[in-house]
Amino acid sequence: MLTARSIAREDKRRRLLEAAVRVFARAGYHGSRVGDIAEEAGVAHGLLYHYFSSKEEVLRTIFRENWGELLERFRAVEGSDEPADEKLEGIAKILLRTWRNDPDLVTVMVREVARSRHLQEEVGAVREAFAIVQRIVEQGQEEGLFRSELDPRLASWLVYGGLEEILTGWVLGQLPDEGEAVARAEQTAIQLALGGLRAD
Amino acid sequence: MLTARSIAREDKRRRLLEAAVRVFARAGYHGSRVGDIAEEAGVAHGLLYHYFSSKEEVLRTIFRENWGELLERFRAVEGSDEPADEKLEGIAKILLRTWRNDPDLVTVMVREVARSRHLQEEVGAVREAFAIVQRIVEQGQEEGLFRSELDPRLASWLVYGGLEEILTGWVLGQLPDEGEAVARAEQTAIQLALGGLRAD
Amino acid sequence: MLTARSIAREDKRRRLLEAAVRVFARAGYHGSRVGDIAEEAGVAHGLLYHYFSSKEEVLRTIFRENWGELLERFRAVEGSDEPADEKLEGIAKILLRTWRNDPDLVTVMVREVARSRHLQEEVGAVREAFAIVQRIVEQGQEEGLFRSELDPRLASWLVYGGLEEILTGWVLGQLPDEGEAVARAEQTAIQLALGGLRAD
Amino acid sequence: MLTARSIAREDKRRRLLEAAVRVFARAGYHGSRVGDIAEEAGVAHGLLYHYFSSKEEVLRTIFRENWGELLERFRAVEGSDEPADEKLEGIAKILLRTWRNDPDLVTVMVREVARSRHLQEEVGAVREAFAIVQRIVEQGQEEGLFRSELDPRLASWLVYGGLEEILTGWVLGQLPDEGEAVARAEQTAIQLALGGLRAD
DNA sequence: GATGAATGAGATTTCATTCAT
DNA sequence: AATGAATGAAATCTCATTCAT
Repeated sequence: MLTARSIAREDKRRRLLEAAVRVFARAGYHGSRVGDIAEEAGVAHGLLYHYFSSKEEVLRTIFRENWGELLERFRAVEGSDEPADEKLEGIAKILLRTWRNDPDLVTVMVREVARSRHLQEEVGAVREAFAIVQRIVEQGQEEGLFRSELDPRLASWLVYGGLEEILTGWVLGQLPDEGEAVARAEQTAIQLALGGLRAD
Repeated sequence: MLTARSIAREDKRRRLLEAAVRVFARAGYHGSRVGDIAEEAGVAHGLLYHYFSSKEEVLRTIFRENWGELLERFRAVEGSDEPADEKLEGIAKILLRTWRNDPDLVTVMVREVARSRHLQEEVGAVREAFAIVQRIVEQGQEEGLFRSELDPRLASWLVYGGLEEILTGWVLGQLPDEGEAVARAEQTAIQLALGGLRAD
Repeated sequence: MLTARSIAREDKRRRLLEAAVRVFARAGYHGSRVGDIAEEAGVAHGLLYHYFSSKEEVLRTIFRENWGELLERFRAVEGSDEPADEKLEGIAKILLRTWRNDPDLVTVMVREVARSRHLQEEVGAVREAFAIVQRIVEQGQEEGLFRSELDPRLASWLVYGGLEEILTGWVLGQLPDEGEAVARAEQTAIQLALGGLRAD
Repeated sequence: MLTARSIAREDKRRRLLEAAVRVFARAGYHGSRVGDIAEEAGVAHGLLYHYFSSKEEVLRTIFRENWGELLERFRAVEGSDEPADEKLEGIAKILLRTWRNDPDLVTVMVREVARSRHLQEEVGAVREAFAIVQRIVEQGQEEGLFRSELDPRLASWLVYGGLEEILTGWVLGQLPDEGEAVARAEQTAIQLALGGLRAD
C-alpha cells in the first residue's frame, strides 16, 4: 500500500541513491565519505544506514538497479524480430546514449563498477549482457549475415569493449561528446563492428 | 656508475615494485597496505619511503615504467615499414601477449590504472598509445587499405577498447586464457578489427 | 482505577520489562539494543520511551521491582519468631530458589546489576538485604546460638557472597542445577554457614 | 635479546596495561574510551593497536597476566606440605591482600571481569582457582580435618564467593578497608570458613 | 640504508533518543 | 498510544606517513 509514509520512505532512499551517484562520479567511491552522500542528499548520515547496510551496499544497489534496467532494454532488443545487424545497432545505441542521459551514472559504472572488486558477486549480471551480444552474433552467423569463422564469444567481448571504451573516453573527457559527436561515435562504432562481423 | 651499493639500491627498489605489482594484483590498490608490499618484498615498511614518496607514487611508478616499455614497442611497430594492417596486427599481438608475460602486471594496469583517478596526470602517456593506433589507421586510409569514411580517432578507441576488454576478460577469469585460447583471441581481434576497417 | 485502558497500558509496560529481562539475560545490557527489547516485546521501539525514560531506566526498574519483592520476603523471614539459624536457612532458600523460578532474572541480577555502575544509586536497597542478614546474625549471637566474636557485618557479607556465588555458578553454567543439585546446594550452603557461625 | 628497543617496547606495553587498569577502574570498561587509556599512558591512541588487537584484548590481557600470577601463588600454597586448614588460610590471605596491593586491579577484576561476558573464554583459568580450593577441601576431608559430608565443589564456591564478596565490599566502598579492618576481615573469613568446614 | 615504534587524521558504523504522523 | 523514520554524537579501529635509533 502506498501510504504517505511509504512514499516518503521511497523518496529518501531514491534521493540517497541519486546523491551517491553524483558524489561517486565527482570524487570516486574511495574518495567519497558516507557523510558526503548524506549531505548531498540533505539528510543525516545515519539515515543512509536505515536504507543500506554499508557504503558498499549503496554502490551495489546503484549497479543492480541501473544495470537491471539496461539489461531489460538489451533483452527487448534481443527479443525483437529484427535481423542481427539491426539488433547490434540497437545495442550500441542503447549503450552509448546512456551517456547523454546520465553522465554521472555512466561515470560511476565505468570507473567504479565495471572492473571493480566491490561487485565481483554481480559479475553474473554483467555476463548476461555479454551473453546477449553473443547470441545476437550467433544469430547473425546463422542468418548468414556474419562471418561464421569468428568465435562469437570473443567477438561479443571485442564489440562490447569498443563501446565501453567510447564511454570511457567521454567519462575521462578525452573524446568530444556534444550531440553531433555522439551521433558520429554511434555511426563509427556500428560501421566498424558490423564491417568486422559481416560476411562478404 | 654501477657501484655495488647502487646495484643493491636498485635491487631493493625493484623488489618493492615487483612486490607491489603482486600485492596490488591480489588485493587491489585500496585493499593493499604499504606494510603488505614491504612484507611481500621482505623489507621493513619504512624503507618503502626511501624509494617512493607515497603509496600512490608506487602505483604511478609501476605504470610509468611499464607503460613506457609498452609504448616503446608500439613505436617500433609504428616506425616499421609494414603496411597498416600488419602494424595493427603487431599492436594487437604486443598488447594481448603481455597477459601471458605478466598477468599480475596486466591485472594492475587494467583494474587499478586504466580508469583510475590516481593517474590522471599520466593520461598523456596513455593518449600516446591511442595516437599511435590512430596514426596507423590514418596511414591505412591513405594507403587505401582502410575505409576513409571512418573517423580514425574513434576507430582507434574502438579497436583499443576491444583489445583491453579481452585482457579484462582474462583478468576477471571470465575468458579462457591457455595458449590456444590466447592465439584464438589474437586472431579474432585482428580479423574483427581489420574486417571492420578494411576498404572493400 | 483499573480501566481497560490502564490495564492495557500496564500490560505493555510489563511485556517490555519481561522482554528486557530475557534480552539482557541473553546478550547483556551493553550487548542489547533498545530495538531488541521492543522486538522481543512485539512493539515498536519508540514505544519503550513512553514507559521508560531510557534504556538504563529499564534496567533500574527491573532491579527495583524485583529486588523489592525479594526484600519483602527477606523481611518476612526476619520478622518471624524463629531462631536465627532457621531464619538464615530461610534466607538461603529464598535466594537460591529464585534461580529455578526465573533464571533470566537471576542472570540479569548477577551479571548486570550486582556490581554494576548503572545502579549505584540503588545501592541502599542492596545494603538493606545485607543489613537483614546482619541483624539475623546479631540475633543469633544474642541468643547464644552464634559465636559472638565474629563481626556480624563481615559475616553477613561472607554468607551472602557464598550464596551469590552459587547463583553465579548456575548463571555461568558451571555448577549443576537440576532439582537434586539445587537441594544439595541449599543444604551445603546452610551447613557451611551455620557450621561457621555456630557457637560450640 | 634485550636491546634498548625491546626494553622500550615492553615498557610502553606495560604502561598501556597499567593505564588501562586505572582507567577501567575509574570509569568501567564500557565507560572508558581507547583514547582515555592512551592519554593516561601518555601515548597516541593508535599505539594501543600496535600492542593489542582491540580494547577487549586489553582487558583480556589484564586478566590473563594478573590472574596467572595469582594462580601461581595459589598453586604454591596447594603444593606446600601444610595441613588443609592452613592452606585455606593461605588462599584467603593471598586473595584478600590483593586489595591493598592494587585496588584498581581488584576493582577491574571484580567489576569488569569476574562475571563479564568479555572473558567467557578465560573461564577455564578461573575454574582452575576453584579447583585448587576444592582439592584443598578434599585434602582436609581425607585428613579428617573437614567434615566429609560436605560436597567439596560446592564448598569451594561458597568459600571463594565469600572472599570475593569482601573484595566487592571494598571495591564498592561499602566495607571499611584500613589495615586494621583488612586484618579483621581476614580473621573473620578464615574463622567462618574453617568453622563451617571443620569436623567436630 | 634499514627498522619498526609511534603518530593522529579520518572514516565507517552503531544506536539511544526524538518526534512527526 | 503507537510507529518507525530521522538524527547525530560517539567510538573503535585503520593505516599512510614520519622519524629516532
